[in-house]
Amino acid sequence: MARLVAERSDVLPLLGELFREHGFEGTSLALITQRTRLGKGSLYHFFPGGKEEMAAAVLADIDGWFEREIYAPLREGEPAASLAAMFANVDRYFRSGRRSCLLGAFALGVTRGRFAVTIDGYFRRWQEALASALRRNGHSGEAMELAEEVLVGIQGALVLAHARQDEGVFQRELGRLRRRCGVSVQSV
Amino acid sequence: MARLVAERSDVLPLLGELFREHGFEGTSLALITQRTRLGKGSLYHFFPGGKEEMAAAVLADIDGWFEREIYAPLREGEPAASLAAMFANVDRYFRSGRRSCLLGAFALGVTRGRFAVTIDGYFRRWQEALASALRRNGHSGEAMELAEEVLVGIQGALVLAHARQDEGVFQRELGRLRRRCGVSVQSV
DNA sequence: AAAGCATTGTACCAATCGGTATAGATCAAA
DNA sequence: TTTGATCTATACCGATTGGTACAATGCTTT
Repeated sequence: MARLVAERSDVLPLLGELFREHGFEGTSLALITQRTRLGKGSLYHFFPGGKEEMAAAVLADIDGWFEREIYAPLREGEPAASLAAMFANVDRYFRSGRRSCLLGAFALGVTRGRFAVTIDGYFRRWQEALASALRRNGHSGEAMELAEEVLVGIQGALVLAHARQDEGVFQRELGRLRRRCGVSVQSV
Repeated sequence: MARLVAERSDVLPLLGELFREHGFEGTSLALITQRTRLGKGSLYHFFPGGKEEMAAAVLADIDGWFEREIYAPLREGEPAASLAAMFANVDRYFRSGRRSCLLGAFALGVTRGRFAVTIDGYFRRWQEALASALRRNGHSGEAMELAEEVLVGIQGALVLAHARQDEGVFQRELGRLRRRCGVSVQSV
């Protein structure tokens, strides 16, 4: 039979969008086979654990991307530059608020229980890495609190941007957060 | 047959919690009959439109509560007092972040489409009412922007509080928002 | 070219899905 | 006490659910 796409990593982004749009329980295998153009055979070949393994793989993929592109630079790179890069990457990743945060969406309902460790770690490591950069960028005392404020702002902006169907919400909030962190827009 | 609870309004809070926990697609009729102790007969008697009507009724109920307890006072009441009352009511309603915002959760996925008008109106009217109170409380120029910031902060705090399973996130964010709005904690 | 693993489509499964139909039970008003 | 509306429980419907089984095909290695 035809061997077409067939890289496990190729389908992860498609699965991610599905889970974002329909949630874990709402994403049916029928939906998945349609979108990925993969039969159940292929699907269960790549993900023997079924839907749960698919979602876990997607979350790990996302977590890995953030770790590589955002957290590590914040921890180890030049603070001002990595802070600016974070905001730019966040804006790009969430497509100015048109895309939602899968981990945030899962966190709100019972789905959180299945992936609690991943979800908690994603936000905890983000906050710690961000606080580390802020501390080295002139916010010694309130770094953890300011970092929390930034994560809250991003997640809230995603919710509100979707609710109002307005990218401006996300852009404005990113602007405010940048200012609060002392990140000039030019240095992006 | 036994006529037990049988007030349409009695089951709305139960339905609300179910939709919060499982999302619209994830909330099955089996789940609903268990939690409400109502058979399908009763359910379809109260809500001939099925699941969709149940969710719509829940959303309208929530929207009505916010309109009555929060938006109207913000628009028509004494600004400082109604602002303080808003934060207190929000804290109580969302149980310090342990409860999630159904409208925010629906907004993130495809479910938004079904209830777009309600979801958009809920946040729009909240922002406008809040801006009205802020304007009369010494934030004439940036009232709409500050109001947006408050809604973003609340929604984001709900997401993060669930993700980290930490009520402190919600409490701290409410504190920050109160300060930004010039609401003293004592005046609650 | 033969073998053997990797990949794929399809048929199938029991369970559950949202929804309908309907008969039995309860109650207020006449 | 009868009547009619309201409420409730249950059986049932076709469709879909997540998942399994397996045979057919591709590709790589020998």
